[in-house]
Amino acid sequence: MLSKFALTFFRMSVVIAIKNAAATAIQALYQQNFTADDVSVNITKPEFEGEYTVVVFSFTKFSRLKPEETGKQLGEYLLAHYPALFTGFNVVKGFLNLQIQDQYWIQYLQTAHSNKTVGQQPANGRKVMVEYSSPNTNKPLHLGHLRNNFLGYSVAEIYKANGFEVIKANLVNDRGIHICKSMLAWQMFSHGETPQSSGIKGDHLVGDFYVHFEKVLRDQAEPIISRVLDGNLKDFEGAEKDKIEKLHNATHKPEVQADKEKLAKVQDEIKELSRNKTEIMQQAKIMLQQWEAGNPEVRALWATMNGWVYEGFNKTYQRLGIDFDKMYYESNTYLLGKDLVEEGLRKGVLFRKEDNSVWIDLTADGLDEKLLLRGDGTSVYMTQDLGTARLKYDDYHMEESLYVVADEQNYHFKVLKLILQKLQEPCADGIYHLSYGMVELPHGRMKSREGTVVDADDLIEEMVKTAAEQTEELGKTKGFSEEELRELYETIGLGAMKFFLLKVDPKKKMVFNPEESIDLHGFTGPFIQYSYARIKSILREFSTADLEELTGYSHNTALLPMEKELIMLCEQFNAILLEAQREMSPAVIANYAFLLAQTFNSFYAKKEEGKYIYSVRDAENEDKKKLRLQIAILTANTIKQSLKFMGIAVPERM
RNA sequence: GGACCGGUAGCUCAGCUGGAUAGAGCAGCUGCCUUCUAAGCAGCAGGUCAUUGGUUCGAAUCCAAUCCGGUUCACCA
Repeated sequence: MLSKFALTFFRMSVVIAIKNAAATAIQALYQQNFTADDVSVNITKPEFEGEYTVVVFSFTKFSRLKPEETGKQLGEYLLAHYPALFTGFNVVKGFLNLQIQDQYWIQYLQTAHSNKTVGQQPANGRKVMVEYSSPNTNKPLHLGHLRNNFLGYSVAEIYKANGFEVIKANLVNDRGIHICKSMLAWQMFSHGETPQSSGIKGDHLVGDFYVHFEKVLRDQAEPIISRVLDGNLKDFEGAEKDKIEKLHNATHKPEVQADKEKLAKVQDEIKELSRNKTEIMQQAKIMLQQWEAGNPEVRALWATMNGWVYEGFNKTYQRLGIDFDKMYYESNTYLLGKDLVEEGLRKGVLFRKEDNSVWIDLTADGLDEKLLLRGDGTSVYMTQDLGTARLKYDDYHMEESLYVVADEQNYHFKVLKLILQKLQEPCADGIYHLSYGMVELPHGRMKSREGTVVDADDLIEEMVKTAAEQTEELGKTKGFSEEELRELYETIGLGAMKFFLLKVDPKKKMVFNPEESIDLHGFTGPFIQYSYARIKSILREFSTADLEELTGYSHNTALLPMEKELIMLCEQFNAILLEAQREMSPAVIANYAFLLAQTFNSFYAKKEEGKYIYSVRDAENEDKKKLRLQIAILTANTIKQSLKFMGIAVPERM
């Protein structure tokens, strides 16, 4: 039995127990003020004896002894004062390798194996909002949204696991010029087509009209652009004419022509101005004004088409297993923020220029001046976001507010937080931009104009199909009903996709090759799912009664290496979840789940002299059988929970 | 030009709050189904951790400079 002392440590995880013990030892041995955080503890390298290693180099300045001597003193102290925790030690150079009592691991196993929600911490009374997904309603979801959705969902689940109350929020960009483009194209070219009449999913139908708009726009812009390049500026007048003239002249300057990048930039600007001059673009702008003025016809069309899109999005969300607690719509929030600006002016944080526009000066913080209200009193993106930040806080009073948004908006969020801090908004300090890298194709970014955008629904369908093909190829469909197979393929296909997008550190950009389908072998979701299913298959060898009477065995023989290794790994789960939350990175869990599955697979297959030495069913005695059953159950539960926090389901058989 | 991010095996990535001989997966090569599920296991091969300098007992990890790639610096969202 463990001492009361050791039991206290037991609840904190063994690494923390070791750190505390080591810090206490340093204080006692060398009369130094030393905290547990100053102790560096690593997992012992496999070539040395022991489970955890304390690095002692930094203690030598207190001990005034060689690292080896210091390690020996510390080891002896720990062994003498914590006999319930340590059973032995050895010192190699400055590394103190500690051997942990088997009883410690067994104790963890006994308590944890029956816990179906292992990893889940009790409520901590703190609240966090995670805003993610945030789609535009003019196009269907694509690969980039998938990374965003999976990331947001997973981080929210990780916070929940650590005891937070979480509000998953979705701020839908449901208004603006881009939606008017789809609407206008529908009016002009659809002949009244609807999702019902065409059989096309609503978000895709609306997206098709957006593409149609862009095509017409391109056709109309082309002659204007060539006229400008020829020096004919008849399409422009007034200030615009001056501007385009300047740009046109610039294209002939030798220094611009020599700098390809600069030339491309000037030409892009000419194109953009020309596109604005097209008839169809003018119409779209008129429609936007009508929308803002509340024109009933425009509003009705807008509501109808957005309705189609939501229907489509909801199908996709449902299939992905993504959900939200709170929806925000930009059509309701885009006017917010003006009162914040008024208050800012009164406080003297903001200032007004001659043309009546309102700005904040951030040059002291190494940034620029930032516009918050145009001269005509209308607001910009930033103003809206300021207002929405306050709205969210008024709604929930959360301590933390995460925004899952791609890293191209790093500057925006830096400025957003800074302005809120200067305005002394209570929400300011809790704002965190969970910035993630773009998903790129082998040849660079996805570009809608080049038609290289990977559609989310297509990709899901393809992955599920791949899962079906592989399952059939392996001849693993026996004993499943049609319905069960469909469900299995969803689980595997989505598992592969989610794991693929979550296994990489969020802040790094990543590459997706649409030519190769996502792998189902190696460091993948299906590998881990398979490992889980195999454990379940082992457990099916036993009756429910067998599985329920596992405690109370006497354990006299020492734990074998891989038995111990698996329990140790499982014991690290809580620490992993904390790290994943601190880093806001599901990748931490992905790596852990893979390691755990891989370790169990080795355990399962380990053979000596033709015998499976870790066999559960054919264990050498009843006690070992019970022990290994507990290990199998604990491992399965830990794998299942790990994947759950990544939004990935596990199959009982595959 | 300023700011920020990245550069680790052929490819995709871990490791980065300094610790022992830098790890996985894929691709390549060799073995293992008389097994509780081979979507697996065991092994071989593969490295100037972009470069240079510094900090120290110790640097892929921290600092500086340089090179390469990306993002951003709109009265767009």
